[in-house]
Amino acid sequence: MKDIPLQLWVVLARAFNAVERHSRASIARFGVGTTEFGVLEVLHHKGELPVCEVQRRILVESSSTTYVVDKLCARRLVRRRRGETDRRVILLTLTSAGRRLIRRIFPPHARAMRYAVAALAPRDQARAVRLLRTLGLGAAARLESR
Amino acid sequence: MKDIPLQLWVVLARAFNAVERHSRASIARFGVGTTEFGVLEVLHHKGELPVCEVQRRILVESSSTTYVVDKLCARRLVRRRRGETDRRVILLTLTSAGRRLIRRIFPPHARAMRYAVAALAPRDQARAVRLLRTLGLGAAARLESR
DNA sequence: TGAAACTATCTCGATTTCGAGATAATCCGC
DNA sequence: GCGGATTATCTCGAAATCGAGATAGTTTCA
Repeated sequence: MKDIPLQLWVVLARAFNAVERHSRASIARFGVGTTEFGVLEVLHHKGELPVCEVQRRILVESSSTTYVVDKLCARRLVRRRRGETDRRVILLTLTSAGRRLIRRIFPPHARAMRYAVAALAPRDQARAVRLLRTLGLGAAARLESR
Repeated sequence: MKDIPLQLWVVLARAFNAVERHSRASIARFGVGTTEFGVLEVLHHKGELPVCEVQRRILVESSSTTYVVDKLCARRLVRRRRGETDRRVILLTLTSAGRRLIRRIFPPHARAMRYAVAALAPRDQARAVRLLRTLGLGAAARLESR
């Protein structure tokens, strides 16, 4: 096998899959799925955000975002609010229950991630971050121009 | 942001997502999804294989594997055959139509992957392969031991 | 040998995600 | 300030994936 791009795609998929399982396992016992966690996390770190902004960050389609936000609202973890300056947007915020939950989930999740990637020494983790950032941004840019 | 493991997880997910879109786009016009393509590809490269062996390589659960193989069999791209030495296993092979199809899909797919990862110079692609292989194997190993 | 543990595959129902398209609000160029 | 393009969100039905568990065959070893 000499085709590096194909090899890169394979190991990228495998690494993503394995690390994602660690992530899922660390949050599943709180009754929260990967995508729901993504919403809680971004709202926790950025504060109130429009749905579209959240969507961009959690890597699912808009219809799936609606679905996930519906569930979080039903569980009273997130609240919807109509935007005032731009009345197309719906702004999302954590409720206090949502804030409590994410604060409880986050520390073990960060530990799980540290453990998941510990096969790489810190220096190599930093290298991987740089390479993957370039790769991801480049691939994303090339998507649009096609 | 100083937490490298979390950063690594984010850029890994983003890179995977962006590259996967390239992959999907390159095979979707043949009416084949990512998982179906995985089955065709592995059978193309390895020849006849048991379902469980295919499953290990395409990163989905066994029930999903059954579902995907069902569809490929319905389209007469793959054939099931009962194993002889071990009668639990079902062996999968490409039909000649399946072989024809994968041979038609593969070259543009390889090109798409080359293009998708072209933001990294060949030398950095090779570095990324090494790092991701270590990361993936390490994370997978750490899954079991938990 | 025979029972218990393990492995391979499949079934079934539920969950998650997608894609196309509807609706409403905003932006832009003239 | 009008009309067409764009953007934000949501609805709906279909497709993909999962998880638990059923079934059948195999391995292990007391």
